[in-house]
Amino acid sequence: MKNHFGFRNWWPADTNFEILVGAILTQQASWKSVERAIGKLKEMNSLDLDSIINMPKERLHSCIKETGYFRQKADNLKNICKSIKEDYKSLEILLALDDDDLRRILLSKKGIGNETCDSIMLYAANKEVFVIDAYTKRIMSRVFGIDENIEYGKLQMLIQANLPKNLVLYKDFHAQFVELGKNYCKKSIPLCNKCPLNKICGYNIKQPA
DNA sequence: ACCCAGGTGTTTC
DNA sequence: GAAACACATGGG
Repeated sequence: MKNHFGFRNWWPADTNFEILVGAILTQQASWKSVERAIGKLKEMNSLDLDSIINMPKERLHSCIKETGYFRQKADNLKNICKSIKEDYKSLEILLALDDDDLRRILLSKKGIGNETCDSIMLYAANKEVFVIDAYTKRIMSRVFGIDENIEYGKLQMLIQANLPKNLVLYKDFHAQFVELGKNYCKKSIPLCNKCPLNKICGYNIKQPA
């Protein structure tokens, strides 16, 4: 995949806070719309903890509307920012916690599920956790015959058990899955025969106990 | 008109 | 547990 798409290392963002906001906004939304929404926040110089906390809800709605579920996302974002501010003062202090504590705190917030949590851990906190998304599940299902309804944690363990534990590799590999999914493994279309993964179809994956 | 997008939380069997 | 549903907009 790297030969095909090139090295990705992905999640373009200027700050960790931008990654946090992007991770929430991109839920069930196209990245294009997320970029525009974040652009609007940047334009009004409001892409930071305090600005989101203090911004009138209607203003935040208008910024993130096109990413969908905008009322939920606005409420969740504000609550998450507020609790980070109250409990840790800054996002960086939260991100500096050890893996288990960080995961526990993130998952306890409404609006942060497995994928959002792991995206923040991998791309903002630089923790070695592999992010599972819909593309990953679909590709593992279509190419390797894994049950597409597999539990998040099970597929995560399966992949992590078969991949060298390396931060840069994890970041790049997740990005490769997304690129592959967008281009060759769409939902209602059979696996494209030009899919670069076809070359290694049948590769013997180690199953977890 | 229909399906989909870098999901999550709640309710119901 | 898992299945069904609400959440909402924009692009193909």
